[in-house]
Amino acid sequence: MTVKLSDIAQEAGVSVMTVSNVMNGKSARVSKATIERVQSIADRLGYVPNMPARSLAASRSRIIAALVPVGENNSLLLSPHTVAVIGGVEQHLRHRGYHVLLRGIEHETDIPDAIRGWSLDGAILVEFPDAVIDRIRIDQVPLVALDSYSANPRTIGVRTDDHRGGWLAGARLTDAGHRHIIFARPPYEGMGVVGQRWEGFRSACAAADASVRIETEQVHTTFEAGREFGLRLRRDHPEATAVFATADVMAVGIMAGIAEAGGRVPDDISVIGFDNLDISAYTSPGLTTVAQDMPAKVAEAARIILDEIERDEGPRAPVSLGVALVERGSVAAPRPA
Amino acid sequence: MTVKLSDIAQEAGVSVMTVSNVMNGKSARVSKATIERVQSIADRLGYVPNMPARSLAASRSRIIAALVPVGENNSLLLSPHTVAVIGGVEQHLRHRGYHVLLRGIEHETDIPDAIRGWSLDGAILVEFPDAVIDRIRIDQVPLVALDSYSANPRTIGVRTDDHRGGWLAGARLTDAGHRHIIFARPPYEGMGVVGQRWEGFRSACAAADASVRIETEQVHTTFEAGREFGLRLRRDHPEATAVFATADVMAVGIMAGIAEAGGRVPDDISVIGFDNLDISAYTSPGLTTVAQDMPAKVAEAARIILDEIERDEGPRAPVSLGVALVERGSVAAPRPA
DNA sequence: GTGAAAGCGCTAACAC
DNA sequence: GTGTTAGCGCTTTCAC
Repeated sequence: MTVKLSDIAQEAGVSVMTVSNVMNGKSARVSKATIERVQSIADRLGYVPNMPARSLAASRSRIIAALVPVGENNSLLLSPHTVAVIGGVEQHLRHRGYHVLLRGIEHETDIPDAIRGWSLDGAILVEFPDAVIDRIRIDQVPLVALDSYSANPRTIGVRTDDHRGGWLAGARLTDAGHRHIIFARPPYEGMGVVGQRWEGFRSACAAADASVRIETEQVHTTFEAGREFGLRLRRDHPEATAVFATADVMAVGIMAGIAEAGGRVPDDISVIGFDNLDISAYTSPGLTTVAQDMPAKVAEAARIILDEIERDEGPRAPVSLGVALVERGSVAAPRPA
Repeated sequence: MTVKLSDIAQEAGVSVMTVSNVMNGKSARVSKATIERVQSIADRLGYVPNMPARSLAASRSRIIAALVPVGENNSLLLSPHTVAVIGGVEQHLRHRGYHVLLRGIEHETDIPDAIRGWSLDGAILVEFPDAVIDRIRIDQVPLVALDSYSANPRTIGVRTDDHRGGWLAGARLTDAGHRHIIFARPPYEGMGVVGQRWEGFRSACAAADASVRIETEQVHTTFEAGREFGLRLRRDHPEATAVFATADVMAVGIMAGIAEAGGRVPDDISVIGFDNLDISAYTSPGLTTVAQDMPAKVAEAARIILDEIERDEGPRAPVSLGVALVERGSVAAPRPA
């Protein structure tokens, strides 16, 4: 059978409680000599704590869930961006002794059950629409909502400074001289992220020149949807000279569509994206884009949730992380009229 | 407090065991009337099973781990391909009532502890080198090794038919007339996957024409490494007319490097990849590549592990899934000599 | 600094 | 068909 605390206790001639205290690093309660003796026996026997038993007794599991919405095809909506976040968070949590339960959410009503059933210590809600976050009613368990602008006090938002990102894009294009720009954004978006980018973008354009004309197009956040838009761009918006797309996948698709229709980027049309995904370096020209500070985002999410769990700190303010413009060549001066 | 079995039992006027049987669908042991009564009370009270308690008592957790090697930077090695696998597996397992624990593995010695600690019902080992899989010594717990050719009888390999995939690539290039081809593969590869692709590729070339010349280049599986190779391709291999890269990311990088160095794909050099990632459709020309049947791979991995858990079937044979060539325009006849 | 008692919520095994 | 008994391996609480 597997080694348990009582096996070690017997061999060391101490009580189970003492062994438990040693294993949990409660060194204040045990003498140094005992600690070493117990530790060495545990190592020799190859003791591995039984997590379910620990969770049951302590009603905390050292598990943090990564909850991700599932799409229409019922599989996880894992964008490259989401993946980087989850992978990074797992690393931070693992080093602090926590585990990550990856769970797709079909109906938002599954969220509370998922959390209660496992006595989760916390959860990271990845890219849910703000409206869903708004409706969450769970106390006691720290909840970090990534990329959310929900005002729900039970959740802590961690996101990029999308407003400033939008502003950078707008400033870059207007500085280059563009006065007729397409804002390409996903349809049916209940997420504050896009709204923030829009506000920032619009202010930058307005600040540059009151006469800047912006047209909004609804384009899904996929390469294919972007490509289709790129194909009809010149026909539908003959006077536009630049596009700001709210996501790199879409922007890369738009560039492909433009090229396929015989246009040139950036000579005929400038394109600017958002996210700074790997793929934005794969195109030619490379995609000029607004970079999110992913490592910081991940570290913040992990730090906040661990602080809440271990220090039981009070409600925290949401966090917005820095952005930066990355030049790669898809933006130039507008073509002569 | 939270609702537990005894609350329901009391309200329904039955024993805890009866409620437990109802909640676990052991309908053979309970009368229909009781089932309905208990069920409705449970629903009304909002009962959620306590998983740690269940795991402790039953010594099975309904958790399956997805174990992933961590890289030098200590974060999860999540290639787009890996991500698709994990996301798909999660979906299958969730629908069968299981949960996925995502865990990065720094040292291979962590694998047994991870499994024992949580009373895991099974584990999926994602893209570990064959040598690591070979050394695993865990009984009782079903282990699926993705993309492994290890002969370890304690694990079940699920992978693509890499040999045939390599063969398809070789046949496509030689059929087009190429007689001097570069095989670009990752260095220090302890994985059978690459070896299989190589064998298949070589046989196809040999079958086509004994005079086909193959040169092997070691290139990391990244866009950047591919690009660097593409840049020096013409200088280092002036007579080569085609490249077979063992991964799409690398192939896309190679295409970018070739273009940057002033070459044209496919007019000067043909390129063929492996994986059929999304990005292989983003380039122009698109990347001709060997497609893996991802949905089948995922479904097989999930099916095998669940079968082993629930039906406790004996040792199973490894599974290889189909491949298909996807034409996108990066292969043409060799340039005139 | 150490230990004894009690119990976390559930299920396996068997009795009725 | 339903109930009883026992215990999974650990932590909490409180006594010494």
